[in-house]
Amino acid sequence: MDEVNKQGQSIGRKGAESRRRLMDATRELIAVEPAHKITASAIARAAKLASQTFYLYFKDIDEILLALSQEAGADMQDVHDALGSAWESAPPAEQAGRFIEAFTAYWDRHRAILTVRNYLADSAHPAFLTIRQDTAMPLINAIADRMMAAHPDHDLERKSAFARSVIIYSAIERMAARPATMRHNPSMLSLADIQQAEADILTLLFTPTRASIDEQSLLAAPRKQA
DNA sequence: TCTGCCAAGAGCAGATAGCG
DNA sequence: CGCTATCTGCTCTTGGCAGA
Repeated sequence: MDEVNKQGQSIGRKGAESRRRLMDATRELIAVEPAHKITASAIARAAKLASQTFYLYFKDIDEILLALSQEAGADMQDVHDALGSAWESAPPAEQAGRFIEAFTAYWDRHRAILTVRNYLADSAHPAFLTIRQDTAMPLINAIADRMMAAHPDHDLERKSAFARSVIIYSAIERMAARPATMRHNPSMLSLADIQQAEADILTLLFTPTRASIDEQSLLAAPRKQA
């Protein structure tokens, strides 16, 4: 194995196991406690290791959170697949629904670390900003590509498609980040309602020419008072 | 011999108590 | 209320031991 620990020792089976235990313990801790309250000692304790062992594999808390963020970022194949399948293989509504489903499932799998990642990115932590951008950009571009492909015969500029994609992606991610909060208030929209709305909006953006013309006229129409 | 871990301990920061 | 002393817990380094 090429990887080495902080003492320069190459990491063998047991070392990899300890590193894994530390990461798993961190994931469990951030699911139940605010990230800023978590200490290296607490992580090591939870992993049933001495606190010094933590520093054998990670420089500090940020480094282990970053490792978990990277790991989560690498688990997006389903989401990419949902957007990457052939256009003709299914109607836009089905493709949009598949993407929303995959994206929500991805957040369900990694909610704790993704929430921490976004919090640190919003706090202008460069490494977390980079990793959030690296995972979001391919999806934002893929959504923009689909919009462009659906509007071949009128002038949706790449820049506009990209901007719309940024907005819809941000909204979808924000909603995916807070299903627990929504569950606390039964009078609010259900998770299914939100997901359906997301899929509907994406469908509108992904639907080719005729509907897109309707969309343009809809967007151009004067707004009625609520 | 190498890997992996931990005990010991220094240094530091935040919390708390005591005092004027 | 503000200052100081003390306590407590955390970070991090060094050195050494056990096991494969």
